[in-house]
Formats: sequence, structure tokens, C-alpha cells
Amino acid sequence: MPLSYTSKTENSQAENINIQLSGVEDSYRFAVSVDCVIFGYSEKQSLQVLLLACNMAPYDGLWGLLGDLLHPDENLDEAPLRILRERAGLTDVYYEQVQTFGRVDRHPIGRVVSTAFYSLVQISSIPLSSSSKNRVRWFNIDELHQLAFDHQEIIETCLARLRRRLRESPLGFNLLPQKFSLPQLQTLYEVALDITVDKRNFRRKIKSLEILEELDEYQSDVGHRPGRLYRFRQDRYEKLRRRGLKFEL
Amino acid sequence: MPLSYTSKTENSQAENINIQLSGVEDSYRFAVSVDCVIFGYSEKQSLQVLLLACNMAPYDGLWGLLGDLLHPDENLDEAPLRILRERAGLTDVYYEQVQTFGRVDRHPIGRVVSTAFYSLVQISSIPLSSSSKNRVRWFNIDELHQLAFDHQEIIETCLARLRRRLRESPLGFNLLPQKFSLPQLQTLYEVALDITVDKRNFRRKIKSLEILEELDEYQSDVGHRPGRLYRFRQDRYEKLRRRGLKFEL
DNA sequence: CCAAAAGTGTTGTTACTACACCCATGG
DNA sequence: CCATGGGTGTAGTAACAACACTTTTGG
Repeated sequence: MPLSYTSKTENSQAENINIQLSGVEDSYRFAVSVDCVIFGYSEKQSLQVLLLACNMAPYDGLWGLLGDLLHPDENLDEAPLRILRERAGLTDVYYEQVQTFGRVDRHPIGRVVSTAFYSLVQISSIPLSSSSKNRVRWFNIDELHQLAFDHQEIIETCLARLRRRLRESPLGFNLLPQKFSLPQLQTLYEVALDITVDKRNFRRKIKSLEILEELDEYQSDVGHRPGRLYRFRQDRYEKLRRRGLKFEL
Repeated sequence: MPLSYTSKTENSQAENINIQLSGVEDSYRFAVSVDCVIFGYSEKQSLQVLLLACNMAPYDGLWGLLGDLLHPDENLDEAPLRILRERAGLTDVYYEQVQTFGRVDRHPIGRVVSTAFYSLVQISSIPLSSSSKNRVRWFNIDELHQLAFDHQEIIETCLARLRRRLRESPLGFNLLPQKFSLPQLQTLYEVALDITVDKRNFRRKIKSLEILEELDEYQSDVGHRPGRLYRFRQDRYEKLRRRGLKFEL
């Protein structure tokens, strides 16, 4: 059954390491795609996901993730950079590989294995203008009805991963503007993790980590006492981490 | 550039959802492989990994992971079942998908994207007999020198994931025999996580979780007082988990 | 002056750490 | 009887949860 390759190796005993060489025509028939689960956050709503209207049968009219096929000359872990830029005009966003989905029947046009990444952006940073108008939209994570492909499953998996990470790394800052108040930060955690936390305990904890810089600025135009603004300091967090300390909530 | 498919869709506008249809000859050129990082544990040594001698240029003579190409009719997440069975004679092992490695140049014979899984087995359960004699061997996780492909990186990633999981789920039991003593369990954690823990505190904690069944059996043929044996009870752990309680160490 | 959300300390409880001696077996 | 590791309790400390009132702004 196994055939030998003509290129780069004369190995013909094929039950060897890692790759059973069954011939190009058999093995090199997969497409690899990359799907980006782009999470955003806008106050007082819940987490949101950016979706794109699908125009591919049999999923016409359904919404699905932004994604693309991996290019032959492109590293898997760099593909999201291109996709986020090309399809959503996003640069400098946080993203992380989550998992690869490869059910045989997950894609109607052939064997497509898809690696999912999630990324975190501020909703306001996305230019939803121009051509993409009605084709791209933010959805509340709990108003997702029927999505294209296995994108429902992919989003659920990414959401679970995100929640995990939020608890143990200071990722939440990627969802907020650079300057934010502590109540804003707290609400983000409450909304994203679907919990409620005590205001005083939350402030004490987050302050004790010493990863925030207290600014001499305050909110304005809020119909109540304005909150003091803070800024996340990556460098202080790194120092914390080097000391082996955990983040935790 | 984009071509339309003849099957299942008439879509010719190709800048659409998820897949840029650039034609079969462009897109369906990837091979997908599955690499299994098989962790084992034998008392008083550290964690071990099962490796296979590579006989593919340019990696002849190096050791590498057990793996294989994903079959066209095989679900990605089920491939490890086959690979573990075919290549190591293993059935009923715990495994988990970790990450997908897809650097352009990671494989010398072409574009191969590889999804890594780790799995946990008792070393004694592997029949290293027969034909595979000198081709397959256990290695201490810190005696890995130069490995084939990017397998060093894959193992490191899987090891990090395993350690994470060990701390927060009762996975360690998969590395031990069904009946074990508490000191055995403790040593596993100490060796695998490279920490030391206090005997009394460890016992108190693990017992408080109530996921172990205390047996009326003891070790034998040990040159000292024999330890009482316990058995992990999955059902009790599930109950614990349903109450939202965490495992933690 | 009213509504609405920001800000602030203390106390009780629980979980974690540190620590030393006796016990049962095999040789 | 000796060596080896198995088994047990307590006390101090640090982290966490619960809780109510005053302050500042916009309208």
C-alpha cells in the first residue's frame, strides 16, 4: 500500500516514524482552514462575537466565523494575523490557538480540517463601515441561533477556553480601552464569567497584584460620580509572573 | 484566481465565509498528521515518553513521536485510537488533543500539519515485546536529546499541558495501577510536577475530596511497612464536579 | 435635592503551612 | 533488632467572604 516519495527521501520502508507514506494522491488531499473567534465586549451587554454572513451552500443566509484557508506558504500560527487584517481590518490583537476541528463531515465541499483561534478586541476598534456593512455583525454570545458549519461548537470551545484564561491571566484588559475604571473591569469579569463579585473584595484583590497604574484621570459624562481611571501595566505583570505568583480572578 | 467547485455549491463569488475557494489543486494539498505524546510513569524515575526510532531522512537514527497521517475517512479526534492501537498495542487509554503544529518547514517532504495529542498509560501495560523491540523505547522526559522533526517542541507543549491538567483534574490516576497507596500517588505528583509536598497535608487534602475508595488491601513485598491501597472512583469525582468544586492539586 | 454609581475597613471563617514521633514489615 | 518508609494531629498564619455607609457627579 505505501508508496515511496520521489522527493527529498529515498525511504521506501514506510511504516516508519510519524508518517505513513501512502502517496501524494492519498495523503495530500486535505485543506486546512483557520477560523477566528473574535470576542468583543461592550459595557452592560455580554460578551460578543463577530460573525460574517455565509453565502456558501448549504449554509446560505447563516452566520459563521471569519476564516480562510491556510496558504501553502503560511505558518499556521501566523494565519490569524492575515485573516484578522484582511477580513476585519484588525491589527495588533491578542490571539491564541485553541483547538483543531476535524470531523470527516464538517465541511460540505471536502475534507477540511480547521484550526480555531480566539482573539480579543475592543468593539470600538473595529471599523464596521464600508463594504462589509451587512455582511459582518456583532452577536451576543447567548443569542447565537443556528450557525454555519460546526461553528457553534467551535465558539463554545473557544468561549470555555477564554473563560478559563480570564480567571488565571490578565487577559481581560484586551477587551477594555487602555484607560478604564475598576468598576468597568469588575463588570467585565462579572459579565464574561457570569458571576457576581463583591466590590470591595474585588478592588482589594486586583490592587494587591500591583499590575495597574493609577492615573490622575477620571471618567466624565457619566450620570454619577466618575470613577478613577487605571491602566494595565504589562511589565508589572511580567515581574509578578517571574516571581511564580499566580493571577487568579 | 478563485475557481468554483462543481460539487454541492454554485458559489463563484469566493471572498465569502470561511473558505476562499481557490481550487482543489491549490487548497487540498495539505497532509494532516497526528502525533501522540504517550506519557508513562514508573516509580522513582520521572515521567517518561514513548518514542519510536525514525528511519526517514533527514532524521534517520533520531527518535520521534508515534504518529501517522490522518486517514481521509477518519475523524481527527479519533485518529489517536487507531494509532495507539496499531503502533503501541494500546486500548482504553486517556488522551486529549493539545495543539496543532503547522510551521511551513516543519516536515521535509511537504506541507504537513500535525495535531498533537497526549495520552497517559501505565508503563507496565505496554507490550514492548515482539517485533518493535529496538524501535520503541521509553525515555525519561529530561533525557531527550535531539529528536526528529519538531517533536521536541511538541513534547514540551504537551508536558506543559499535562502538568496543568494534573493540578486541576484527577488525571494522575491514569498513570498508576488501579490499586495504589497514598505515598505512591504523592510521589507521582512530586515527580511529575517537580515539587515536594508535605505528607500529612497531602493526605488530608486528597482524602477530603472523597474521590478515593479505601480498600482492605495492602502492599506486599515492600521492604517496610506496607501501605494501604486505594482506588480512584470516577463516579465520586463526577459528583464533586457537579457541585462546582474544584480539584486543585 | 435626588438618583446613581464610586469608593472605603473590619471581622469571622476557612484553607494552607509547618512540624516530629510511633508503627509495621522484610531481611 | 535494624532499616525503611507508612501513618497520624495540632497550632499559627494567610487568604477569602460577608457586610453598610459616605462621597461625588449629572440632571
